[in-house]
Amino acid sequence: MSTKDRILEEALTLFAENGYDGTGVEQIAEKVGIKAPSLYKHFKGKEDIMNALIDSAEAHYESSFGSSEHIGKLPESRDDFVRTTMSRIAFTMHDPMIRKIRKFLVQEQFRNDRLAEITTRHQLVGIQKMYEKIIEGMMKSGLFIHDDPALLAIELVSPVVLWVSKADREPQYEQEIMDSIEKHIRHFCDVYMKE
Amino acid sequence: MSTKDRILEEALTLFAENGYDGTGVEQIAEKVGIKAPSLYKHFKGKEDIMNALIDSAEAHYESSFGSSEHIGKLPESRDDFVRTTMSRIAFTMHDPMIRKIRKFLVQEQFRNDRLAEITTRHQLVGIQKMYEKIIEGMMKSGLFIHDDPALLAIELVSPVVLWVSKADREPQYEQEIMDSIEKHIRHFCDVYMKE
DNA sequence: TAATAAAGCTAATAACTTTTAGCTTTGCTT
DNA sequence: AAGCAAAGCTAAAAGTTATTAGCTTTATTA
Repeated sequence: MSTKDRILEEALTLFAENGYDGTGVEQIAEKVGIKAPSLYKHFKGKEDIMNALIDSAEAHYESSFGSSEHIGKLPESRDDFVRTTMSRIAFTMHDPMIRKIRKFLVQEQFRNDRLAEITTRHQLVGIQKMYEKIIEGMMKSGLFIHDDPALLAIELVSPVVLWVSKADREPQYEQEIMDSIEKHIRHFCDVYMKE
Repeated sequence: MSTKDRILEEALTLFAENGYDGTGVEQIAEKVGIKAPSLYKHFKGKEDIMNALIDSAEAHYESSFGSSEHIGKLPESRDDFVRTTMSRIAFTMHDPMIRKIRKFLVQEQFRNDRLAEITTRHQLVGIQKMYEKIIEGMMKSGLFIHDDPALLAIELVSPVVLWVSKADREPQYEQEIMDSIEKHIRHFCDVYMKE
């Protein structure tokens, strides 16, 4: 990996852990294995590192949730729906890159308008849009009762987002959190699935 | 108001806006109308200001959501439930003190275990516990269908928490957000209320 | 009113941070 | 192998920040 990419990688790790203002360029350089002034051969300054970081986070997000290809084929039963949803959540929760981006965004969301907008998009729009499509498809195939798919996606995703953010700050409760999430999803199926 | 309290007040405002690391003791002092070294007549240091701030935020929270007295009498109809819930949300969303505490916590939640625990309590436990009781009471009086009150409280409160946090970072969408929240609550009633 | 404690101020320290200047090494191209 | 650009280094400037020391003002109390 190029030094430029290594800088972004280590900067993200540190920003996620200690925030932008809590991280020094010297710390970033040290983790990369160079001296602080060498950073300036790759970036104009600290702010520039963060902006490049946001760009790369956007790209990573786009490739994870952007296109509808990532839906795969629609679940064909209640158990299938619970299983695929849980595994998607487990992945989102554990994937180191996604986790760091989440922790970074939540801390820096008030820094400027761009970060505010991205935070909303990641937290509220992204996975919800995806589940809107899944639920809509499953309504058509008769598994879900007929209702507004956008609203149902919100009901499904919101508690999950809050629990995942709890797991980010208190990882010791991860197991209980996963149990709560599964309970919620099964309850969601009880309410909105046919039979 | 005492200088000590004014320091806490202005510190909270600044921490909510720019984060702990993004705020200088000089800025706090300036807002209070004194010079930075005078702060040290009231607090041991910057960290000490934050700890006192957390204590006072805890007290404020406890007085707002701690006891069950704040529930008042149970809603007696669907419209009553929607109205009282919406007004509680509007208050939580707009009250300057609560808003600042929320913004402060969300930014500093990873700083230490205490802040992590408090953030969870404020975000997940607080209002949910309150609605658990309300919903339980309304189940007994026959307005809600019989189900697990804790689970229903989560379904009700989670989307609201996410929308309020969106309003914190993008206040320009406040009206749309309130509309979405009301839509969600009415949908919640459609699903879980009798008739 | 005199004595004393609380709360303010100025000046300065000490540590830290970001960034620049200028030099050296590394590695690629011709 | 010579030339050259990219990427590293050291040294240091320039700025900021939290905190301390010591003095002065304000307010309280006896």
